[in-house]
Amino acid sequence: MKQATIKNIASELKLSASTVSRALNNHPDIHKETKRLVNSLATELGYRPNIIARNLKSSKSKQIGVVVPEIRHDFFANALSGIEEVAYQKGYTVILAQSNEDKDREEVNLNSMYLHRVAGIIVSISQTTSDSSHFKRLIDKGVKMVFFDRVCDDVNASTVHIDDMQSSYDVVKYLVNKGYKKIIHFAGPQNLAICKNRKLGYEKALIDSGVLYSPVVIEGGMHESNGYAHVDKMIEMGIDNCAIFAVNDPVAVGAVKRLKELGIKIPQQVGIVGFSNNPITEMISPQLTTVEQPAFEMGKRAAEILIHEIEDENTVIIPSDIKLETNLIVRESA
Amino acid sequence: MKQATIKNIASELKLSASTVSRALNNHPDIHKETKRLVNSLATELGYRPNIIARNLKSSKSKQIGVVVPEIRHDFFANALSGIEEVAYQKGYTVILAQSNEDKDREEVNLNSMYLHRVAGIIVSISQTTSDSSHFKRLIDKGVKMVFFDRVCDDVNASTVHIDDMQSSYDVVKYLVNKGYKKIIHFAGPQNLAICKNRKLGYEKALIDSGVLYSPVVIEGGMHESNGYAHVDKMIEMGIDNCAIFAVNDPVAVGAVKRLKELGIKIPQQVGIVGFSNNPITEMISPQLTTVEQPAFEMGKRAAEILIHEIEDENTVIIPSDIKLETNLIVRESA
DNA sequence: ATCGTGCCCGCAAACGTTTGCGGGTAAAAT
DNA sequence: ATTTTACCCGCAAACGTTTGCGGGCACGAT
Repeated sequence: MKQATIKNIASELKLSASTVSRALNNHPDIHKETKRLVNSLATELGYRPNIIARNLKSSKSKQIGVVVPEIRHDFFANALSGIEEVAYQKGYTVILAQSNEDKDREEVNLNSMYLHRVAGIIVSISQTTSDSSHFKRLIDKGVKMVFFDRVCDDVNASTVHIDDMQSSYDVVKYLVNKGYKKIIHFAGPQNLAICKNRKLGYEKALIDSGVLYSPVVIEGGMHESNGYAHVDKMIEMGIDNCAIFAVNDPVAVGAVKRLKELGIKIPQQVGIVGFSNNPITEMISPQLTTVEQPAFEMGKRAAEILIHEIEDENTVIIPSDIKLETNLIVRESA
Repeated sequence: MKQATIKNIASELKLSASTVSRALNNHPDIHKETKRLVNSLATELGYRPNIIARNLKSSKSKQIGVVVPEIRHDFFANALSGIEEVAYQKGYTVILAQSNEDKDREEVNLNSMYLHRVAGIIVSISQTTSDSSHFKRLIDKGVKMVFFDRVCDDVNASTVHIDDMQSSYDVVKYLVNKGYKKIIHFAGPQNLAICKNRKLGYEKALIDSGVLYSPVVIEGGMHESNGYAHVDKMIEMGIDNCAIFAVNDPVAVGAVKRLKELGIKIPQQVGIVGFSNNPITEMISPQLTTVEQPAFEMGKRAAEILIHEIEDENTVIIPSDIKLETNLIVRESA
């Protein structure tokens, strides 16, 4: 009933532990016949190397940590899937935690991963994270870290994200050209770089288009409920022939819900564009025009970069800053 | 730059490693003043216990493994979120893998978790898993295991799931009472217990209702594309005043797509009911009638049971079989 | 007969903890 | 002054591996 260990095998075969270890690892010093013996007994006993012991000895591990705000968000679930995929291919395991958009929990999780001596960590930061000292502390201790999507721009680490500013610039340009009289932005929390950049892209596009009104921004969270509530604030300003550019799909979906309740026609009276291309955007009526954001691909790239940095011990790593292409998907809502 | 270890602290303070260890663990044998010294130096040096070493020594770990078919499926993402939540509260970390509905990969992942000496594993089995020897092997080695949703009924382990048969029975009864002339079941792969049970519930409800036709089952996968394709097969049999009971929401959504393309009115000409209450069901038009399945709750319960079994070393564990309540959500589609 | 040369293998230390046991020192009891 | 007692601390082994080093043996070369 006991676990099969190298020691067991060794004493059974009247060999030393070292010899058994070497035999199992196919070391040239060991006689072919000995290897055969060891291997056959090992399989017979169902021997599995104890990775814990191996990691302790080598003070390395093949685990990567992932901290995301909320697993159940479609975007993160897809990114996570991409990460797992790459990790699996390269022989790494993934240890997972969610911050629930809470900075303290993010920090606790990060520390826990450090305790577990993960080889590296992939992070998408929480909405409530305003300073980055907890990241810096770990990086200083030599933990490899890669940020994706919600990146942290004031730490020295690789990042994988989209060009939020350019993407939202394109959206707004598209809306202007479509002839909407006024374009309103439902923005997210401005401490998140992605939200800030989307807002900047919105403003820049308006200026470059030479519109005669000043930008109209309603700021709030990134949930459906926020979009739902924003519509009412917007109504007060008059909505005739306006278009909404929402910071993400849930906000857009919430807005659609409220607009439909109010009997406002989309896209005739109000146009609307989301961000992320969640599967839901294709299913609602009207189908939502949105920006395709390669979640799975993003996860894959983040994992590839991290593993690359882990395995290139020798060379000095210069953080890479990957920008992935987005794609405006025009559907019915604008 | 070196990691702070117990040994470091010990030599710095001219103490033995044992004393430092005991001091950090607040052992009564150690003088208060000594503890103070040790603790202050520890915090100063940023000492973090090496969990790897601790696990090796105690041959325990506070990690639980999770293997699900596909992370990106809403149901699993939510369940995972529930698991992570409980794990976090109880001080466990989650190591995650997906099988991609592939039995071999499921097995590889399971073994990898065993190598990492996880304290227990939570599994929802893949579509292509037809035998359970790989589960049994690990359980025989003493690995605690809990199945959820897609459970494995021929192994001796705890399970958390819904009463699929009863739930689908209720759905079909509802449809019969609504007056639909014929009710057709879009079934899933029959090697999955959940699919088999949903089909059984469908058949039993028809019999108990005394309908005059024999059950009509179209079997296939569990993806949107399957539902889409099934509609065409169904059309050949005549669809007038039929209702579709789909094995899950994606299949139902696929069917809706195809029905709309064909200009068939829902629910006037064809009614349709899904299963799971994915968020998407509320957003599409017509809104989908479906069965609410408590994904997050299911993950939580699974994690609770697993951790309970892990921590009750002494008592002999008798596998529990938890059935969670479902809820028929009536919307527009039937 | 001696030396060198491969070929196999074992010794022992190490990774960072934890822990049973035993030992030392001081103050308190005899 | 001696024994007890309580209080503090260290020794060493252990968890399961890996690995540098050294050593024994048989063989062919000298």
